[in-house]
Amino acid sequence: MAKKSSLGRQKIKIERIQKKPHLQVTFSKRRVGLFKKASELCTLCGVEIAIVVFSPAGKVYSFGHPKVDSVIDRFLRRNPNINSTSLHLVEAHRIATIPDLNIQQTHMNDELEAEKKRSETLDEMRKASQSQFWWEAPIEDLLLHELEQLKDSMEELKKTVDVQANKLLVENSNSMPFFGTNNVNRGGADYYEMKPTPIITASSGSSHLHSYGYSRGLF
Amino acid sequence: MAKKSSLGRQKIKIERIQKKPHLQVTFSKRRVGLFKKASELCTLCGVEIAIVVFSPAGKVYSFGHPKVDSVIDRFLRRNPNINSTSLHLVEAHRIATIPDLNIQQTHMNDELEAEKKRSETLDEMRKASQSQFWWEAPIEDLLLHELEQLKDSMEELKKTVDVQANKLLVENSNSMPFFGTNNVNRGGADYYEMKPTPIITASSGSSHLHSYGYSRGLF
DNA sequence: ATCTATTTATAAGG
DNA sequence: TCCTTATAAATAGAT
Repeated sequence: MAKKSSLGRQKIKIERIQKKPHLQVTFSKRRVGLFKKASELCTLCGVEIAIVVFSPAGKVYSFGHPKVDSVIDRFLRRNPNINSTSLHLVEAHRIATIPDLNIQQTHMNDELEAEKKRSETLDEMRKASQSQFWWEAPIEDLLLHELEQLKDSMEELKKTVDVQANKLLVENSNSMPFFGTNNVNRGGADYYEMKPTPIITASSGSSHLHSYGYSRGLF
Repeated sequence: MAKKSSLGRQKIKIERIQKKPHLQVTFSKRRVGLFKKASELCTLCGVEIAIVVFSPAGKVYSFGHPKVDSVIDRFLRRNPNINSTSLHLVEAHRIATIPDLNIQQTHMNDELEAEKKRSETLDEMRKASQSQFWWEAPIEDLLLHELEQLKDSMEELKKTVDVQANKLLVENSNSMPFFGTNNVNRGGADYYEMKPTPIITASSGSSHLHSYGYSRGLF
């Protein structure tokens, strides 16, 4: 009886595991543990979560509730930041070629109001016919949400493109290397919190503009 | 001394917590725990992770190593599937309010050519100034790439929206009592309908106004 | 936010 | 990968 068949769990230092096989085992165990925690958090609190992990071997593991894609999508739309840069830049680029952007935006206010009203009316209907796939959900669900986001992000979008364009101009004229931007890394990881996107105070598009002072705007 | 100052941790069932304040507390604790686990997994195994959580209150919390955006981007590139569907739908919605999509598309061909040329010119410059962050990559890289993709996906986009819209129409015409009741509604037609809106039509260049027959299709 | 008593996760070793 | 064991770590409930 005195013989311990195992030392049991030992304390480890949180640092890169060097031995490959050991790393593999630890990765597996902890990945499962992580996903389980996420799952519990979903169930307990009814929240949406997406987790994406690239294994040392390059494999992708993901967890999502209700779906990885839907959560990521929601995240991207909410943060029209760099990630979707490629998409947004192009989008903005194309938008920039559209003559009446400002009118588009104005118009969007009306649409938003209309959508809101309509959404209320349609609210009951939603629960009735639950679609199996999120992307097949009644298009209304998306539109209201999207319109809000879209309007919010429009200004951001403009800025982004403008900044990028200015960079480009600078680069073109004297091949300056890029300088770092407002990105702070805390301990190598990237934590982030964000308040709910404020709903479009109708008139104040510029209240949250962190003046980049773009002299030659695209819009 | 015999008095226990606490019962200690109690076992709980993993099910939706009903009491709001309790839920809030649990969410906070477990979110921190989850992110810590993720952080450890990163350090121990040197993997890339992104976590996105939408709180019950609608706040967004995210964790990422090395960056949320970079991981998500990597994921998206790897899974170029439905992901941006909703984005596309909305985008399409907006696009649809633009009278001369076809012209836009034609125009895009020109843009594509222009970008290509420009890209070549700038090619050497790129290597000179390697940017530290992927998302700071020269805008040209993105634009050329994206423009090509965008052009390709444009047709697909049209189809998608068209299909969705038709679905919606069918649904609506069937048995939706509420649909007729909204006075803002145009006799059961969905708001998603993409007729040219007066404001746009009126203000956009008048040379190509109503010449594109939005017969039943959206474009 | 802090404190325990307890549950849960997991390191090491088959 | 799965199992076992002993222990480290997370956390429910209360303050």
